[in-house]
Amino acid sequence: MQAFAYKKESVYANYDLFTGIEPMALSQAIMTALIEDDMSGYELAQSFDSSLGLFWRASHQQIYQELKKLSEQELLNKREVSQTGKPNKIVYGLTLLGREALQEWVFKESKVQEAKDDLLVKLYNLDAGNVSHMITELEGRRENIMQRLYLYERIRRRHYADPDALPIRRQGVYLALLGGIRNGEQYLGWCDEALKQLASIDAE
Amino acid sequence: MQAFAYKKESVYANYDLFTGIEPMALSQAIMTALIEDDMSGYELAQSFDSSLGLFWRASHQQIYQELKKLSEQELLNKREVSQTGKPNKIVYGLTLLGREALQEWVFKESKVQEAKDDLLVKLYNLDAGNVSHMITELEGRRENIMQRLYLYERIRRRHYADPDALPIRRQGVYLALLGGIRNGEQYLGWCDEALKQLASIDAE
DNA sequence: GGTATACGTGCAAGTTATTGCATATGGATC
DNA sequence: GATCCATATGCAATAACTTGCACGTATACC
Repeated sequence: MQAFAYKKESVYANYDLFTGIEPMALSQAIMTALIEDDMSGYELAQSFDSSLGLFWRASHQQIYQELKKLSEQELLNKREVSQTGKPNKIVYGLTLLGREALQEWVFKESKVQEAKDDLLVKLYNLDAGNVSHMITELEGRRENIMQRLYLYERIRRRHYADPDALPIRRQGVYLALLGGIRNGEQYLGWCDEALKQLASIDAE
Repeated sequence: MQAFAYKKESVYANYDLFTGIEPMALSQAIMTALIEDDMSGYELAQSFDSSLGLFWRASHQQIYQELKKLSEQELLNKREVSQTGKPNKIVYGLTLLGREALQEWVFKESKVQEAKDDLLVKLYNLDAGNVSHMITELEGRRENIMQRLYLYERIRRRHYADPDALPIRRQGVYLALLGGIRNGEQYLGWCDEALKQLASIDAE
């Protein structure tokens, strides 16, 4: 008779921020966004639409939940800020513990979650009846990537005109931006190649 | 007194494969993989490591569950195949309904789930103490992408030496492959740029 | 007055994906 | 004989993420 069943612990329940395995980097992305400035959840969600968020998308619900978790873990502190004409906000900042955890994290093994693009799967289904639709979709992609590249270039000219002169950390940020630019340029080139190929099929 | 509470239906519960909103394309990726050959879950998981899976990763658990769901929806049929020296396998194939659903799906709006790369977040945390670690990580990335490019090129030479001569559908597959190749080439170039920049920082 | 938008936080319920494990056959290696 | 690997399927638990909504303040526009 087994009165006390063995209670199986979650693999994640007691993972250690300093020695354990990190499940996913949203928490680190948020902490990283807070390195220079304290921010509220709302502000973070917006900055995720322009800065780090160019490489790491997160909805505001995800951000609010993560902020709550991180402040419970003492990696962030929070304070309420009264505002006039707007609702009050809760501003979060990195604690010393948080900064240490972030620096430690950098040395851990990286994870890559590769992009998933419906369009590539669709291309496996190419036939005479949907060529023109594929062309339309590709043109849409082309337009989107163009706009993104404009944005990147604006940021680059404004803040990273002379990357070698920047402090080290900003040089790292520049390299990430450069990755986005190069990736966009490549995608644009591929769109054009693909459009050319599809046009020749469509003409037949 | 409310004897019969209003039972709220899931938004997804009764979505229609032909008119509704598709949640995610794993099911379509699997169906696509089955266009030419019937396969078992195990074989699919393996083919996902070489063909479509180059652009759409899925674990075997995901695949088995999705196969079950799709065969319940009559989009796939299944049959057990006896084997000697190995366990029996369950082979799945596209039904007519499945083929139709797949063709319809191509005309729906595409979704892109952009890549999430820890390394880019890490670069935001670049400092004198971790430059050499970043270099090590980047060199690892470089090595991986090289190997992937070799694989892509092998496939290209073997099956897509003369893309214009291929049947239409294979031309689509070729374009997806080309996307992978271009993306790899770009990533490789970025790695080299970044490594150069980091080396100059490290030397200071 | 009504509606829309920006600001601001958050719950509830669902879907999607990962991790760890269970089970089983047969061949190869130590 | 024991251990490992490839084949083959699958459950259970949890984590990660999405969707829809609720609540509330203030400004602007029709």
